[in-house]
Amino acid sequence: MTDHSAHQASPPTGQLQCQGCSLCTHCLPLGLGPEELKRFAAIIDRPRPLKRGELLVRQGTPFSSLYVVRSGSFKQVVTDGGYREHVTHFLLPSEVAGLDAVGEAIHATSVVALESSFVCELPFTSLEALSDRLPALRGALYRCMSQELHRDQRLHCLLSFATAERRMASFLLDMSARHAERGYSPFGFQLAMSRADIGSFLGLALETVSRLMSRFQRRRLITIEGREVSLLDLPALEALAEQGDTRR
Amino acid sequence: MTDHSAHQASPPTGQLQCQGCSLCTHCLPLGLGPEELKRFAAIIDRPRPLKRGELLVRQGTPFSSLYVVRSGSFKQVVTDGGYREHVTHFLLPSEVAGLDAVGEAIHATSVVALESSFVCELPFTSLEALSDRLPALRGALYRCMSQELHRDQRLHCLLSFATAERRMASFLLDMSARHAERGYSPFGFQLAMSRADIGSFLGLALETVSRLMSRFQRRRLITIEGREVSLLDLPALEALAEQGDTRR
DNA sequence: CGACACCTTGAATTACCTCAAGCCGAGTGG
DNA sequence: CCACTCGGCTTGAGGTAATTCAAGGTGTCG
Repeated sequence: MTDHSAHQASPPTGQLQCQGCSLCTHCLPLGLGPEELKRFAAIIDRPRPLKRGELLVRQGTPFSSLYVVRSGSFKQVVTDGGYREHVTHFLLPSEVAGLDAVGEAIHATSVVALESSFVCELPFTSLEALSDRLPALRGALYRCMSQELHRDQRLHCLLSFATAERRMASFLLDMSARHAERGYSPFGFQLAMSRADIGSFLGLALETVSRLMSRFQRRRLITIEGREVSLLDLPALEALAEQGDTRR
Repeated sequence: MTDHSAHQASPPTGQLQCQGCSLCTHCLPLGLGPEELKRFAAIIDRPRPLKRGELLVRQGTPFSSLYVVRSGSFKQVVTDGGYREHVTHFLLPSEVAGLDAVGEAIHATSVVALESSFVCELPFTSLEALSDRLPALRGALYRCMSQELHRDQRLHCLLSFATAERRMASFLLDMSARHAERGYSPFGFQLAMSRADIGSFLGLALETVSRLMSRFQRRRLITIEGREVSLLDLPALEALAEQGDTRR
């Protein structure tokens, strides 16, 4: 999914150039001037490639860095007290992993690559030192965190109010919008995650996810073939997502 | 609920003394030295009393301040696109309202008093200016935000994985723990919110909330009379909350 | 080729919802 | 003072959306 630059050569050791990065208009340092951007790029640590299934962050390990997804995608999972594993987020390029550990000593979630991916590592001490001198950067950091809070709140509404159909429609639209933000088509994309992951994220059984996909396809709202989705009728999906069949 | 200091005289105009406040060990400025605490107290703006039902923050209005609950309690609600109102959090003394708007221009949620309450207002510009000079304060702010992210994540797990019974048990235990943190009994407290509010928060119909309360009472796990709860069997509740009857 | 992970679809079950009725306490007004 | 309403709570009966259980299909990889 969204494999832009995934196949590019491993970036030069030492530094990444933010200027060259296709994500610069959406990434964390959004709003920095060219000179500031350069200083920001200078703190990026050893860019890391990860293969499908590899852990970027392991729950319970000490926090030291934030990570920006440069290419590929990730799922954020909590392994609940016992054994159950629960997906709390999916991360697309330019999104930031590790924010829930800022100000804490320990990561409360794991972050797992869903496909071959690259991340930019931002050591938090460097980031904080730099943001002392770049107010715009501090603002960007705050914004990232509060946006994540918003997202969680919308999710809370979705999970507690919405039928399975509505959850599914919202999920597809959310993915579509996030792809569109990054300059890709809102009408078609690859899902990097399994039906089980989607189910875990949306609070549905994986069978239900599968059935809903089929149902949507029968109604000509989407086509789906494996993990390749096309959204055929955005307005209808939006109608479903917004009021469609609210319970309660 | 938790009416400590609610009936005290309105604090002196101009400033609140954090030192005198019973919450100082849990509040945002946790970890500040006495001198730093004084500077922190100096930025607190016109302490506000609110009556039951009054809005502390209205969704859609510009962000300017954070608010710390000094006494009483609040619910945080999102009015969903259409008309439906959805409770996303309950706030107890020493907890901070408005964090989801830091770094944004506009509040995405409303905050409503559940009873007569007092808050300390922290103008964000002052807070930020001060935290430039007090690293401990900045850290505290980060910690608050990331803790809220954690809470949201636990909630996500609860809402998508748990049966109604488990949600209810978790809710009661969460309230109990938060009361205990503030020096009150973990075994008995007043619920300031209605059954409908609890249902909205937990993603259950209010009838279900009521039935569960009764069921728990029949099993001698709690007693409940109106909004006065006593937790009789914490271990059993914990068992329920942790694995009890997981679906999926 | 078999093993395995992933997905689809059907049938039966159930947890929770909706609808409905009734109770209680507080506030209001005749 | 009583009747009234109104909001909040409880409880029952019945319905249904989504689950669980189960079986079978497909693609990938060693």
